[in-house]
Amino acid sequence: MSNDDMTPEEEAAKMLPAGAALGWGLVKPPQRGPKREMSIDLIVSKAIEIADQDGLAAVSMNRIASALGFTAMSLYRYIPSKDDLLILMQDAACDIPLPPERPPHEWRESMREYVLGTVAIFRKHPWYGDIPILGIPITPNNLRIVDWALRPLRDMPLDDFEKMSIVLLLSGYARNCGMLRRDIDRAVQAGSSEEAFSGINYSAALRTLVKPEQYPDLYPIVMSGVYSGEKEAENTVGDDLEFGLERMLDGIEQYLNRKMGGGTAP
Amino acid sequence: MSNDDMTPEEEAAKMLPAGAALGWGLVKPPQRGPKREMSIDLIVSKAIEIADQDGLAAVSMNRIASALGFTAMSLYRYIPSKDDLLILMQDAACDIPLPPERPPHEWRESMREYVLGTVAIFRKHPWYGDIPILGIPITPNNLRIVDWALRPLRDMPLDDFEKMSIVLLLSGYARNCGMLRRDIDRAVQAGSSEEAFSGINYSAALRTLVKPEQYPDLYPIVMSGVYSGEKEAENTVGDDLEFGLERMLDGIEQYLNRKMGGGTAP
DNA sequence: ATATACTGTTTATATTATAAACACTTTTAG
DNA sequence: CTAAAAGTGTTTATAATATAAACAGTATAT
Repeated sequence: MSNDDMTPEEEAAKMLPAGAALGWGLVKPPQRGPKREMSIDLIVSKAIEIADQDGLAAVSMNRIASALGFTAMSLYRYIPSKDDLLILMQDAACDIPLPPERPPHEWRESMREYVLGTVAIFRKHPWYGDIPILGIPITPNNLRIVDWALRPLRDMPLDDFEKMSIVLLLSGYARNCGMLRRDIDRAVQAGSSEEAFSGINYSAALRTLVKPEQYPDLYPIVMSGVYSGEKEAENTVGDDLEFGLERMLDGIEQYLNRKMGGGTAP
Repeated sequence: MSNDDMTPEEEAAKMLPAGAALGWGLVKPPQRGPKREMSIDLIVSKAIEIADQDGLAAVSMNRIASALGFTAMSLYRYIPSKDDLLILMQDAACDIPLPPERPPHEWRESMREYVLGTVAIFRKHPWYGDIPILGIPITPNNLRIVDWALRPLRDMPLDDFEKMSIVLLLSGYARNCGMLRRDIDRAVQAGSSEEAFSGINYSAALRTLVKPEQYPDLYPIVMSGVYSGEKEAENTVGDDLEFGLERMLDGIEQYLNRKMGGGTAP
């Protein structure tokens, strides 16, 4: 029972949530006993398959096990709890190929690529945003994404706090856009033959409920049909994602300019 | 059974989710039958009380009803489903006093006020961000918040699409910050005598797992203790919220300047 | 050779949200 | 004034859920 004969990794594993430790491959497979008929990867990929098809709510231990030809309880020989399974699913969804690095002066394009790439995860796995975030990323693939976001900042004159703040800004934006995009995809898929976006169903209702006295600034936007997404065709701004992203990049650029010794701007 | 003898509001109610219709007060109280011993407001405020204390997971129909001295099923005489109750809770949390309007030239301060105000909702009701967003806001108090966000844009030379894009940017940022702040508050409260932030518990583990070969850009930040929030004291950036917010406001300002007829910048 | 550690299964439990039927109460239509 | 109608809160019941505990069988280490 001595704690001394542990590798640093094994010690690290004890400090992490079980799901994260599994993700890092820090849980050694058992030596004795019957051969295992499943594997963690198999379970996780089946769970993802179910979630991709029927949503995260459809992912129950029973459903996964049945799909694999086993009983629900057998899964607990591999994964300590469902929460840990969710962590593993999340990390697996982050296992994507990263694009090749760009030269430093293309940092804006690099950041666009990062945001778009993150949004793509939400589109590929609509359930991704349904898994609650419990804290900072600590699983291997998730951290690779963070590393990706940091790449274009490498040679910029920023300290670690500034870099993390920018990553936080971009990743948060990517997450918001990802969930928005997912909502739209869902609505399109659900009522493909009827309405285009969740808001449109409510468009008529909002027009009667939103009064100019109580909602002076919202009122005209509801009336124009822009609020509910009804009038998306004539959108002057292009993709919703695009507009905000360019504003943020402009803001970052301005910060860099100021920091690099007061550019031409006052 | 004619549909013609309905007020426009009653017709609107039929197009909204039940929770939203209740929020708008579009469900008329019954005329016959015994006097009601509860009310929607009573149920919602008790649910919020429970959620504030023990988190959203603790809010069960049973718990609410018991706290009020009734049985779980009695709640269904007031609210059609738990999902509707969640919508009502969300809207109730948005029922906050708005600050007085500022003159147009103080638009940056107005937007700061809006973001800070939204974050305050997450701090006051840590469960607020746990309620999933199903689409655009359609409940009365929630829409008042949207109206608030639109205020400083009123007299700007922007069309409705541009305005909504900016609101989306700011509200998304506020939500991200709100959830971050909530995470920190939770961690502080949970391990107040031990660690300060969720990340710190994992700090040591990450130091052994994050290798420079696989995470070249993340590695130094993990090692410096900035990634896990360990070294928050010397933060050069101030509040995490602040930094990103100022970048976004700068980006918006630049857009306005460009739009207003090409300022001094190229 | 045998103890040990592990396998997948069966059985059981505590929580959920909520449907259905019940006896009772108030209002409304005749 | 009297039924019918509509609504009250309750009891009972149901289907899902995650997961704990005990089981018989199997592979490995000593």
